[in-house]
Amino acid sequence: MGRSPSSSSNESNVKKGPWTAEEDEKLMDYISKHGRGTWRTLPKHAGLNRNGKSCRLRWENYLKPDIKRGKFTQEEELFIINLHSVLGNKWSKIATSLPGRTDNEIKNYWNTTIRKKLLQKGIDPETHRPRTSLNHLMNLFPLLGMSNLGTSMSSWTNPTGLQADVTQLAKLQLLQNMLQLMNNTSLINITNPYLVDNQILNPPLDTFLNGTNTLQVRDPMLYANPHGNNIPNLFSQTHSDYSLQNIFKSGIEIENESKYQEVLSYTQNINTSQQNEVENLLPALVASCTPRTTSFNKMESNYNAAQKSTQSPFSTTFEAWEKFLIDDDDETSSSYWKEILEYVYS
DNA sequence: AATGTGTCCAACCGCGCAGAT
DNA sequence: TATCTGCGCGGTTGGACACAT
Repeated sequence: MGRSPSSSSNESNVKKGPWTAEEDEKLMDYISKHGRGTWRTLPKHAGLNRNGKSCRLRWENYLKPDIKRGKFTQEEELFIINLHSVLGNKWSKIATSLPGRTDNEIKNYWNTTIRKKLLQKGIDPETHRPRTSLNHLMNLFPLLGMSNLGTSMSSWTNPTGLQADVTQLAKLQLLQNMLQLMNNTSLINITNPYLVDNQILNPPLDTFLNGTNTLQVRDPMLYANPHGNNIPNLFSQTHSDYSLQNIFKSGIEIENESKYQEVLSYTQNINTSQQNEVENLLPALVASCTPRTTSFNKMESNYNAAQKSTQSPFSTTFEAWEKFLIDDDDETSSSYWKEILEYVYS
């Protein structure tokens, strides 16, 4: 059953490597006269000692008449970054939104240029989240390990110590929850790395990424809140279309309004489902890790209570965490949790 | 001038899917 | 239903070039 085997030439004898001008000429000439047909038979008919795949690639990526050559514009770069934040490495899908650009070209541009730019800005090109804060937090784990070592050892022989360890474990779990929550939140709210390029638009975030010591710098979650109020984004829900709208509201010159509308509606339409998809892919750090656990409700409540006072957002956030995490009865525990919190907010 | 290193990008490779048989 | 082809996709490679030492 199945199709009859192809009668094409022996593939092991076909030419590989760069195309010559003569080969290009033959391919273009054939397609202009006869159309594309099937790629498998095309090389034979066109008098080319290439396989169909190679012909297709050469045509699609180089010879096709509507291909736009030359440098990517700022506008195109923006489109790529935003679509990539939604679609990931779906280069062909991204390419369909950028007429004249091929998936291969976009992929190369991403890998050689955009990727590096994002990394330089401290943005993870895969997740579109700030790398700095996460890496910073990940450094906490050795600290936790060191701090727990003493109590862990004693707990094996001491029932009281065992209970203490359960508390430690709970706190560790909470810290892990915190990490994941911050991780998710940053995905939502600092999803547009291009903003970092615009000093006027977004100086505090840039400052944050450079590690300078200002209010906004020390509380990236607060800063990232798109509504500009003082409620920390630590507990906020998704703002799926925020980043894209913000770019265009920000005074960046847009040459092609219709193209903007096209991408805007495109990303808005697919953002929700893609967002869910992305979030589902994130591995849970712990089994029961949801943003609104009792622990976090308590934390949020503490924060909101503190928020009503006239204290600065940074100090209240810090203090709320401190109040929740630090056990007054245990000075050793208190000291390292204090240390951790100071580390998180430094 | 020679050599080393980094960057860019065209082209290749392997895989998976849809459709034909 | 199984098998095969055709095609498209994403990841990777390797050669050409630029720049540094």
